[in-house]
Amino acid sequence: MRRKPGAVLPLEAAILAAAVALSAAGTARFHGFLLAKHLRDAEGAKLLTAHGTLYKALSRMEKAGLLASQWEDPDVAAEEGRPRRRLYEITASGRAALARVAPEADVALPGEPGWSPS
Amino acid sequence: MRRKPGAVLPLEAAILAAAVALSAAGTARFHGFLLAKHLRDAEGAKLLTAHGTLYKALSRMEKAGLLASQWEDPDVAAEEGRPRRRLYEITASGRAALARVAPEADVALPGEPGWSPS
DNA sequence: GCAGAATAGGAAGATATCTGCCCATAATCG
DNA sequence: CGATTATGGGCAGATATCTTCCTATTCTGC
Repeated sequence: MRRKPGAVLPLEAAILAAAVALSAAGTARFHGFLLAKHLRDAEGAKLLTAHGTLYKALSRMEKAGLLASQWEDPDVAAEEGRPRRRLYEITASGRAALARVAPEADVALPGEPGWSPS
Repeated sequence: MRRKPGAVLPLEAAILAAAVALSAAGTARFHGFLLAKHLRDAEGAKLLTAHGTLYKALSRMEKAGLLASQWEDPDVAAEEGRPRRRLYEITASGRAALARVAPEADVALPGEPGWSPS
């Protein structure tokens, strides 16, 4: 679907909300799979089915500046015997976008109490 | 199925034969996935369906000394953007076992012309 | 208001390896 | 020779990410 510049889609809002929730729970950086599980059983469910959809949304959101990512150290992944992860982090711009579309979400914005530099 | 000590099963023989073929073609070290493809469309087909079966056979054969393996450098895998591989190599004992069960296979044994230290 | 363009979402599969579960089969023991 | 026991092979799924193809929706321009 064609998209109005600056618009945040439901899936993207859910991702941002999950990112904020994880961040508040002490997990500032998350990977796609973790997010998928989080969205699957925590959030309203129903959103997000195929993994491809999520990964596409993530890279789209990174391109838009809502998220920032970096690859996990391959040696760490090797030691733990699993594929390596791409670690995402919500940006200030991402928090702002969430606050804009979901004011009820508990988003701490830059300058507000509870905010800390990412 | 319970197994007579020293026996080589059809799947194992096929793996050894494929290993020898790959080795002769210049690929001394191979990984499970490559082997799976090789067995799927080259060898008689029909053998080997599920991947789990193959990986179990490989580790079993390594334990038996027919194969030797080592993990690929995680950084190489990371650079190529794929999961890392476990690289297998046929041992002299593996070549001998193949020659024992399939004399028609073109196995170069230690000491025979065509043999080179692995 | 409708047609056309652009893009999001879903399905499926590639890339690799490994684990658990179940059943069928083969070897051994009595 | 029959019962027991070990184990191999298939199925399914976990772990992660990404790509391609197709369909559905939405935005924009006329």
